[in-house]
Amino acid sequence: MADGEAILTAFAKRLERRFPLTVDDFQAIVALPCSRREIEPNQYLMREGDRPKFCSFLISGLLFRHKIVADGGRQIVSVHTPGDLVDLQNILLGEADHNVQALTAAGVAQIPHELVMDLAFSHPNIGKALWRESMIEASVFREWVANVGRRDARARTAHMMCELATRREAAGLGRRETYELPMTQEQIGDALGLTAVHVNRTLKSLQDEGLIVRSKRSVAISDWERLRVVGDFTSNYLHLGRG
Amino acid sequence: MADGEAILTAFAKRLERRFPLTVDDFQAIVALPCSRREIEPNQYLMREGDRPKFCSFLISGLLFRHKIVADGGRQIVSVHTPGDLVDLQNILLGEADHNVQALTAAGVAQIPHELVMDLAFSHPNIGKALWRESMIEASVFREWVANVGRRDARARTAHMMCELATRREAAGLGRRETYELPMTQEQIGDALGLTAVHVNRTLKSLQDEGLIVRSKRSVAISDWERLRVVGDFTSNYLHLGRG
DNA sequence: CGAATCGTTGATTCAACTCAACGCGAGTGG
DNA sequence: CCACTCGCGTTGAGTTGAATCAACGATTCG
Repeated sequence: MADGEAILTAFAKRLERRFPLTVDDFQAIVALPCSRREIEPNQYLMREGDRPKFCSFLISGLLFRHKIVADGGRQIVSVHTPGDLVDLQNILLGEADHNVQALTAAGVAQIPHELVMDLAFSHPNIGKALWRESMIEASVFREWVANVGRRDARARTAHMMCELATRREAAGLGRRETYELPMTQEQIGDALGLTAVHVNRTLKSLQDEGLIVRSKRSVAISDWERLRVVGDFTSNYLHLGRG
Repeated sequence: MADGEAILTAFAKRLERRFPLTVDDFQAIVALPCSRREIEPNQYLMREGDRPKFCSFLISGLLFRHKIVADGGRQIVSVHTPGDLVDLQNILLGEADHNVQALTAAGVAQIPHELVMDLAFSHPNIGKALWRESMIEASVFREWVANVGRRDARARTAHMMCELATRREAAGLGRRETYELPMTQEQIGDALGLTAVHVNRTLKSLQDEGLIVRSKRSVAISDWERLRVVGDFTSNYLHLGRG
């Protein structure tokens, strides 16, 4: 575990953004054991019904979480960028209620549930950071309910572009104006409750109006402010500050 | 605070369903100070942008939480029945990202944030129960994303009927087969991402097929199993067991 | 009794879906 | 090296589920 320390330091810094940590808290995190795991594109990290024993911290690549409904339709409920904790909820929930799958090749660090739990209660700042992390995630889900429930295809799509850009930037992964998104149009549709065909048309219309620029499997935001307005996006629900 | 003890006992029992508590945990909860507050129908308990200082435990009546989007549309993101903790997330999030409003006349018990937080870390079982509570809530949000994103009006409506019935029953508020729901069709629409007119037609079609029976402002489930199938409902995401 | 709110129903429109065809680049194997 | 497939993006034509618009009925309440 040569680079384990670097990974755990990144993990500690992420938590530090959620709640102030002491030097002691930092040291306790860096002392955790963790095993690195590489995942291929489309591979499942977790399936509905599983009882995972580890918590996964995303190091590189993108993951997404999704549910399957009766008619075979798929709904993506979140997209994860490096620095995210992917399955914190299973610390306390037991049986997984959805799937986690790789969007691209990805690397995760896995930490045993019981160690994360022990840390949360032996070091309250860490506990608060982790709890806050899961509450922010819940806030994002609420916004997604509103997004698919009450915005049309244009606004919905613009909103997701803004959210992903903002989260990437907040995670220190580059400026929001030029980020790229390696999702297929079908995957974007499954995240937005639209069909791939309609996503294609919607993206085209956003491009024709000069809000975004597309190339292959990526999207770059060319007019942030107008995209933000079209997507009815404000970052308050991401709770990027410390409260 | 004559009946404060009874209320706090109910609160403790609710948490006990989420994670096993000791006698000491119970006593610590019952020793909390709490102030009761009565709310009129449609009154706001919290608004987006507020910084609440209390945690609200719903004693009687129904509350709902919602977001407003750019075009004025409203999306209800959850409906609360007695026994629910309505704004636990603001313990750690600071600024509210949505509104909480009364559906009917309601009574809540309010407990200061800092006392709930202290209890969570001085009594880890209580902390785990509270954390688990917020993770279950997040799971319900995920299911709602899938519901509004990938199910048609019939399934969506049936699903919500099943969920509310199941949660009511799990909270000990009566059998799921005969529960009643005092929401207007407009409110149901705002929870499902539909218009009131279409909710009216959808409910009518569910009734015509013998799945539900409507009277005034309420709905009774007459064929649970078929409604469950139509709504693609399973209770796994409610995590009713202890994990 | 009148006003307000909510539920009901019909007619019409529209946003998004479905179906289908074709383009295009990346592999891949003969 | 080319032909082939495969996955994905693109575009058009036609359909449909849900929205919109509008009117009217039922119930409650001051």
